[in-house]
Amino acid sequence: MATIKDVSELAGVSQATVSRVVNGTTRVSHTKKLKVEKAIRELGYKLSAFGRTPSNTRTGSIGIIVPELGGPFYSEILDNIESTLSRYGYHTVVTSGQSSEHCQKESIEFLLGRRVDGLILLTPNLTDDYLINLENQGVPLVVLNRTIPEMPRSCINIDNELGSRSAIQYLIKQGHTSIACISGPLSEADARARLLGYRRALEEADIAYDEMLVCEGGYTETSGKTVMAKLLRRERGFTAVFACNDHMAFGAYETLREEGISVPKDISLIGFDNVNFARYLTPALTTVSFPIKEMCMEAVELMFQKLNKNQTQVRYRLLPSLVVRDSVAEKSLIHA
Amino acid sequence: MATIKDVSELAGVSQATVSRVVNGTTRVSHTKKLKVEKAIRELGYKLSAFGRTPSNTRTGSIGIIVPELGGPFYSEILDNIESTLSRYGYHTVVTSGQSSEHCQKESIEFLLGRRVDGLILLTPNLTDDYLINLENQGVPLVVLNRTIPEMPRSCINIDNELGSRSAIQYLIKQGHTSIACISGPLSEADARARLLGYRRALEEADIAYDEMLVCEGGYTETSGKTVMAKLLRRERGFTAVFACNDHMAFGAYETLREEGISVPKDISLIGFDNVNFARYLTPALTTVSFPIKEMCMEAVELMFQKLNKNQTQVRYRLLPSLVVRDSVAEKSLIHA
DNA sequence: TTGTAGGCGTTATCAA
DNA sequence: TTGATAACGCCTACAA
Repeated sequence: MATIKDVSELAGVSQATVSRVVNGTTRVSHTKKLKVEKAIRELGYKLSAFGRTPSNTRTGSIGIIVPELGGPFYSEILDNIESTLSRYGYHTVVTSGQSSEHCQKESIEFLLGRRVDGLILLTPNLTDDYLINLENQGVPLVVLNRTIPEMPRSCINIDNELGSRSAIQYLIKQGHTSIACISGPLSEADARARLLGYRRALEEADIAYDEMLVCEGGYTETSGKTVMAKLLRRERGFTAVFACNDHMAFGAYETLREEGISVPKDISLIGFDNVNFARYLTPALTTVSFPIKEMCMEAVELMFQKLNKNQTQVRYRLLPSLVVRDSVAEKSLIHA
Repeated sequence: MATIKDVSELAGVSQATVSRVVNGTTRVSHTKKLKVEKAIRELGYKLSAFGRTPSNTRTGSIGIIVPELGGPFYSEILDNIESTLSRYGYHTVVTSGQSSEHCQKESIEFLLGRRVDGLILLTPNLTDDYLINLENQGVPLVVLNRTIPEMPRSCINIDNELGSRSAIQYLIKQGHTSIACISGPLSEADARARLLGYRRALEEADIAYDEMLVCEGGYTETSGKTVMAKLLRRERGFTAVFACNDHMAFGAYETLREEGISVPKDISLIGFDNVNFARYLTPALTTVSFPIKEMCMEAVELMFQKLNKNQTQVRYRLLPSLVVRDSVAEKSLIHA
């Protein structure tokens, strides 16, 4: 790669002059400017970020870490954040945390070493302490999808409990009383919150909690598939299933189809997240809408607030809402 | 952010010693090592990538640019490349090209300025010349999903023509003779190749090409939806539709459903790419499988070949294959 | 084993 | 308008 020195030598001017042409900071004589531009073209010179960088100089880039690059949920988040940031002239650098604590830490160090101005983090596998520590070191941080009591002005989350509670309330209103639950990995706070919402809704309706109806999955399609099969084998006669995210709902749906069980005629199915393809399922999946767009907008807003110290209003807690489609039926219509 | 200088001062040693501890290059006395490690912990010091000498110019990171971060196709590619690279200890830096030439150029410059060791490019909006130029400047390049004659050892592509030809051949074998086509944006080479495959298959079967049956989309769901509606309004009485990617097939499917047209009973539908959710459609989508996994493996392989000058075998042209599911019916079964 | 000095690719500053 | 110089955070010869 050509450097500013190469350009200056070819153009017969000083490096400072080249820098001035590139950045357009000061006036440069027309002749030298042309020479420099010609040299730049010939060498294919590109400005490197690895020059003098006083620590207070902005790079105009924000790092994002997600647990995984694949799957509709995170890719939609990435897409939203990236397009919002780019509208403000910011670059987005995406890195995968590979659903492991080790990788998420490494990704953070990597991005910080590359001088991103701030970090937007979807890192469920990192400890609170690690993130608190990071923030104390002065890194502008926005933490998504979790709530850390010590950093209330840096976390944006949805009310997971409310979301799943409203899902279960809806099922109950449709007459269901025996409702199975495919939970997310309970090592993650949002999975626990979603399970809690399930329990609360049952409590409110005076339905006893039956642990045989609950089974832990891993938020993936495959886990949804196997857990659904497991629940079926327990033969508890449930009429509805709440999958704690849409991925697992897809997996559950597949098992049900393979078993010849019709949704929603035999068993009702409800998901969480309202991923893009939920509506393409037949029957279209009833689910809880995760306000991805809003969350991403707030995240960017919050990041700019931290970067520029302006005092905009940020909503730290967003509300999910039920999306009624066709995968839930009234219990009375189910042929026992 | 703490620097190596801060650490050295707190530990009471030279910067060189800190560097030695961090990188483990030379032996350091146990006492000083402990002091340095303590200082690093206290300051939360993280190595910055800024400040590298030419000898140590490798950063262990590869940049990837995709047209967009959302959607199942590119996110699956990102996921595959990232996990392969990470297995080799490499970091992956992802950036969006936002489906625009300007942004894709900017992304390249951004990543190059950040010293990635190489670039894996999915940049359909960049000109051949730009990429040729880039490679001539010594940037290790792997170009995916296009074929540039001047750089045969840098491009990995699938045989798009073969893929769509086999899709159409299959439709013809099922008795269809009037087949509509929702093409991709014809400004992109792969879209043109897929359309060409459609034409070739018709030719081979002595079916006249009818331009009223072909309509250009934008590879998105929305475009698939509107183009499907447009084709329907033309009333050419086709019995099958070939959507040049699955996204558009999903959109087309939605229009058909809304119009009360049953797939495949009234109209057969076939896609291209075999995106993850294709099998969840009801009827499950018959489509052409894009060998994403293989392509990503070959891409990483090729990148390492360029980086380390080893002589592994790379397949530059991969073959798509038909995946028969339930969205295509024999024409004889269609009630006219 | 340790420290000093020089270099990397830039830009801000100051002098000409 | 232009150029020399110092600074940034790091690494590596070289010297002690």
